[in-house]
This record gives sequence, C-alpha cells and structure tokens, in this order.
Amino acid sequence: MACENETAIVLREAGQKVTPQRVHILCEVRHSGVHITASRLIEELRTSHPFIDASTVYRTLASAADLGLVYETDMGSGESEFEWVGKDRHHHLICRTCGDVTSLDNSYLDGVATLLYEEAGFQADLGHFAIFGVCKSCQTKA
Amino acid sequence: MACENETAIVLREAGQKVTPQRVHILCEVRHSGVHITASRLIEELRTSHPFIDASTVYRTLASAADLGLVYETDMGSGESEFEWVGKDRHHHLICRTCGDVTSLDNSYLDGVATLLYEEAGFQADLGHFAIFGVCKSCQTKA
DNA sequence: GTCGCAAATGCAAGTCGTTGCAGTTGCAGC
DNA sequence: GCTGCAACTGCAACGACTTGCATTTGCGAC
Ligand SMILES: [Mn+2]
Ligand SMILES: [Mn+2]
Ligand SMILES: [Zn+2]
Ligand SMILES: [Zn+2]
Repeated sequence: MACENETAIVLREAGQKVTPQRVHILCEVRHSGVHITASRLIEELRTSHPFIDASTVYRTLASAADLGLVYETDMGSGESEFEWVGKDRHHHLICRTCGDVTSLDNSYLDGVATLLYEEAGFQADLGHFAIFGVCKSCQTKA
Repeated sequence: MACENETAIVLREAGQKVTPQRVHILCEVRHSGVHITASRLIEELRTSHPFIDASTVYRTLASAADLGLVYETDMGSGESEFEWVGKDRHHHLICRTCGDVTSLDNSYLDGVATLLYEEAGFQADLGHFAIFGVCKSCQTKA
C-alpha cells in the first residue's frame, strides 16, 4: 500500500486531484510488469474495481502522460503501451523479425541530446524511445 | 504522370500487385506536401477518386509502411502522419511549447546506429524520428 | 465542520480505425 | 489472348478511443 500513498503524493505535486479512480489506475500501471496497454488495464481493473469507467482510464492515462508521470510508447503492436516513469530511464530495441524486445540504457542517447542542445539550442526530451531494427541473432540466421 | 509510373515500379519491386487504388493513394502521399494523415488523405481522395474505400486507404498505408515505402510517425497530433520515403533522410524536432516543427539531418543519429551495432549487434533502422522538447526561442522566453 | 466551485467522473453517443468475408482483379503461366 | 488463383478490394460489423453533458466529489476557504 506504500504505492497508493506515494502515487497520491505524486498526483498532488503535479497539481491533480487525488481521486480513488486515479490512484487505482496508476497503481495498476506501476504494479503490472513493465508496459501495459489501456485495454489490458481496463480488463484487469474490471475485476478489482468494476466501477471505474473506461473513459476515466483513458483520460487518466492521457493526463498522466502529459504530466510526465508515465511514458506512452508505440512498441509496434498498434496499441500504445504505458509505463510508470521510475528511476531507471531507458529505451527499447525491438527486432522486426523475431519481435524480441530488449532494454537500452538512457546513456546511449545522451550524446544526441548534448549535440542537439549545442548545435540547435533544442532541449530534447529523450524519454522512452522504441528503436526498431534487426537483432543480432536474426542477422546471423539470415 | 511520371509519379504514377514510378510508383507502380516501386510497388512491383516490393512484391505488391499494382492496383489503381494503391497507385492513386501513394501518389497522393507523394504530392501532398510532406506529412499527411490518413483522414486528410481520405478526404482528398473523396473528390478525386470517390470509389476508393477508407479501409483500402488504411491497408495500403500500413503495408507501404511495413515495406519501407512510407514513414509512419506520431508527430504528437494523435494521428499518425505519413510521408513518402524519398532521398533526403531526416528526423524532426518538435517544440512542446510553441508546436514548431523543424527538420534534422539524418547524420545526427548516425553515431547512435553505429554504437548500437558495435555494442549490441543490433542493426537499427533509424528512419524518421519525432524528437520532442523545447526549442531555443521558447527557452529564452521562459 | 460546512460551503462553494472547479475539476473529475460516468454514461451514452459519436468518431476513428480494424477485421472477416464474399466478390473482384492483377498477373504469371500456358 | 485465355485461365486460374492468390492477392486485393468493398462492405458491413466490430472494437478502440474520444467527447459532450449532467452529476458527483475533492479540497481550499471560511
Ligand atoms: Mn520501457
Ligand atoms: Mn518528415
Ligand atoms: Zn530478432
Ligand atoms: Zn518553441
């Protein structure tokens, strides 16, 4: 239940009202593995908190993404996937051939952010990228 | 009409059947400025080729994106934007404050692709990224 | 504690995009 | 040119997501 309290604090700090719906939705995002789609979230909440409407889920996720509390990323499935923004900033490498998803430390793109700031004066927010390509093992198989 | 012929050739080389619908849809993508959404495309085709069904437009754009004939990018509007893959590979910087969109030469991310290949053996396809952040003039105003 | 109001929610209708299927068509082989 | 078949299309039903509006509620001010 530490999660509930902490989520409430984060919401309050972001200038949002702390409603039970929001706390349940965002705690579910935090607890349910890494990435989760809106429809899967709705499905899981249906059993634990059946009174929460789907539109509330969509609205909560959208505003949380705007406020930078969660990442919203297209991992190639067609549906956006959401992830709580924790301490470990990262990106993902996604293989177009086998579908394998791996994580990539934020530091790989630090150089790009620095370069953009120096050359264009642009303060880039390289939050949580999905980088598509072909993984090592799929290349050797070909 | 050079566009029609060239598009037909590209389709054939990609192993697709050359149908009038596909040629019209992809030529419209090529001609209509830089980025275009599916719904705007459907609207424009309604006047010139009213017989083309919306589902055909969506399917054509999806398969063209899979084949690497067009880029499909979320520029922040909520709708995917499509762009014909021409000679000039580029990315975009999008300001979250003023909405300004600028282009960025592909070379800025070349280093990342090299790094990913050397360190992870991952052959990244850094096609057409939308990089969000705050532009120079919006930073100075703040 | 209670009041008042802006913000958030639930509901229902609406829009956007996807999918299954039956009919059509491009095109390779003859 | 014809033929045959897999690929493609249009249609209609469907699922995903959004939006307008009346009601409820969190929470700051008293
Ligand atoms: Mn992630
Ligand atoms: Mn572009
Ligand atoms: Zn792979
Ligand atoms: Zn700006």
